[in-house]
Amino acid sequence: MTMQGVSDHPSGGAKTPLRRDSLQQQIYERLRNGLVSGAFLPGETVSSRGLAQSLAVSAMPVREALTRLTAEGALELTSSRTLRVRVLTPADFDEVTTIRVELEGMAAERAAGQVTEEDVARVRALHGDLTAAAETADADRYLAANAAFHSGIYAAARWPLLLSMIQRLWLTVGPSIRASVPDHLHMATSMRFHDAAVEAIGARDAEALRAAIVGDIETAAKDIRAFLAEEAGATD
Amino acid sequence: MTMQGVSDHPSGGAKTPLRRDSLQQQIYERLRNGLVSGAFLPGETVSSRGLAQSLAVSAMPVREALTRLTAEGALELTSSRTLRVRVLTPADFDEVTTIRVELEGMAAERAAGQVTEEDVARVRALHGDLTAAAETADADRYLAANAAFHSGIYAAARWPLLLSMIQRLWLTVGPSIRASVPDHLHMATSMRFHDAAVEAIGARDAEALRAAIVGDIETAAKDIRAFLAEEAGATD
DNA sequence: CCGCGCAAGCTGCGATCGCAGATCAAAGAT
DNA sequence: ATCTTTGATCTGCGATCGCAGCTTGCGCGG
Repeated sequence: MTMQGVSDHPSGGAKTPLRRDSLQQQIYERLRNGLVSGAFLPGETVSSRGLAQSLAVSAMPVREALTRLTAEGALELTSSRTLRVRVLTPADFDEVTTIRVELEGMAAERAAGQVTEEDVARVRALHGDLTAAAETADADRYLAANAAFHSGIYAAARWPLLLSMIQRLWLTVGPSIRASVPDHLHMATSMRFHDAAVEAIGARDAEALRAAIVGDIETAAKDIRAFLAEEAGATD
Repeated sequence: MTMQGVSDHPSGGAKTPLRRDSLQQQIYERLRNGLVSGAFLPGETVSSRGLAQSLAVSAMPVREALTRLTAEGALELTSSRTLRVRVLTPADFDEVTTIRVELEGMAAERAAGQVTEEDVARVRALHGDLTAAAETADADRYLAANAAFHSGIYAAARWPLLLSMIQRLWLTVGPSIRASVPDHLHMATSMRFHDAAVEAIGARDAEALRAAIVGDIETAAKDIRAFLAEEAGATD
């Protein structure tokens, strides 16, 4: 039951059940998508056999995908040999945020320096999706669109390693963002930075783009961090 | 035959064949150690069954370790379904180097701000090892000591995620460094930066430590990049 | 003696089975 | 009724087998 809504990769066709590269790769991408898009909450338990059954494959490729996610810090292995979505402490979250500012700032700056017209058009389209999602106030849809928007910008930097490292960080913070977003619904203030980012990338203004991205990250982080601290305060 | 010299984890006892956490974790760490310490060259082919046999385990845990390394960009899958150590293009190398400067600079700066006396002592000891290795001009030993020295500094920042991201980058560049180091033997000029780093960390001087680390990275990168460009020029 | 072709051997990947721990629930003892 | 204990059933992990591609080398035809 936990895997609902993790299905749609924006690219793929409609009904394709599962087939393209290796199974474990597809499963990994699905799960990553779900982690970023809010399909999982921190602390939620995940089992390889359970996932395998709901995906109608054997436990093997699921295991390898989960192993990767665990190694990347998105999942964690409890003392009772149970796998669950990692629960970030406020300190963990601060660390991720600091690195995100550095890496995503770098990607934004570099992207602004070499965007093509196509890149700009693509980012504008993603911005449209994001705006539409924000208006419906559908948290999951908003989170997915937000991730796509940011990745769309960073992709213009054409530094695949940097992009993959950024996406790893999103993997870690995704569930915590998901947990905190229904509270404050900071979408409105966040959209201000998104608008600025679109304008900056259109103008090829590296400094403005970096500022917009960093502002977006830090503004959202402030709310999320407060949520995590409060949650950690409660005995839970 | 390819696994010679990857054996000794500095911590473990002598004869311990393989036992502690999960097998795949141990194998992963061994391989990572080997990649950073110069046991592998770019383009070198690696097979899961072959490794499994030389480690006297089944192919399963080796596969998962290799999968992880592939996902992290240390290995790559050729069109003929063969796994080999990734070959970096000069552009790849530039990307890694830029990110390294940013991340390792950040780690150095933060480390200087909160080193304990024990940290300083530990780094000094590692510096001793490194100096000794440089004097013997044993490339592999030097590379291993160099990695330990840098990690020792970054560990003082006490940001595990940052450390793991840095180590992932080392994984990627390790073999290329190994391929180029016998040429120029830049150990001498590199040791200048290492000396400066030890002094800076002792003085808790964040700016000086960052400068030493960044200088070390960029100076070495200049030589390595030239080597890669030359190698790419040759038809190979 | 040279060149083509087929088969045996590699490769990674997926499925299935078995094992050791840990949890949880139901049954038995006080 | 409450506490204890035990077994059924989870968990992740390792081993083994089978499959589909690709590479390689031996043997056959020219």
